[in-house]
Amino acid sequence: MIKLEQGFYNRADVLKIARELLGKVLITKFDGIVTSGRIVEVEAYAGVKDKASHAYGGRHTNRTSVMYYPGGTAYVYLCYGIHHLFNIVTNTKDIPHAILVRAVEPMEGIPAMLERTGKKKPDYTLTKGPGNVSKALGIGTKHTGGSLLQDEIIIASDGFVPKKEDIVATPRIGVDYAGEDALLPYRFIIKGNKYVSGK
DNA sequence: CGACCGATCGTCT
DNA sequence: GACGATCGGTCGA
Repeated sequence: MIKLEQGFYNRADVLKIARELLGKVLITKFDGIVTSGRIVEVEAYAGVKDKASHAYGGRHTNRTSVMYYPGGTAYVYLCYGIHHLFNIVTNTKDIPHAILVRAVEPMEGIPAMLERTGKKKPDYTLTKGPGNVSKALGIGTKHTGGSLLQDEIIIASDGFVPKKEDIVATPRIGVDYAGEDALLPYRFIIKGNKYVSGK
């Protein structure tokens, strides 16, 4: 298991990074409890010129300021008052690119995930959808602005790389408000994986 | 199945 | 004061 370093996140091509994140392992360690899952679905948000991005047009508020941090920072925010959505900030300081992790396949610490989510059995709903990922892995808004290069939240590679033909690009979910940008193929999934959200 | 709807609150206007 | 980068339950066919 090799932790991804600054150089992975700092690059300029957010679409390339998003694609490369598929198959990587997202690991959290809170209070000695380790939970992890393989990333199977992500969405890229390409900064100031992407109408679907919180940083569109250079919007810079308290909440979104984290997006302007250097690559390798966690951006977590509350959606619909209930769900914590976990994003990975990419590119260099002041360029607000981000990648939303929408689904993982559970690996380590499944009992802890069941406890956090209140589920009885580890079925495919455990870490399907961005709200569930954060819930199962114990990620909340207090982690926004935190570094992915430390110990609490990291992303690592165990050598697994999805086959090229298994990676599919589609439009993003729930961004109809973004006009024509809602059609951009910025969502990447591992084809056939049962943890991928949607139908 | 699909459509609809309620939950619930920080953030922005 | 309105509204989400959502989820899961319910209802009807």
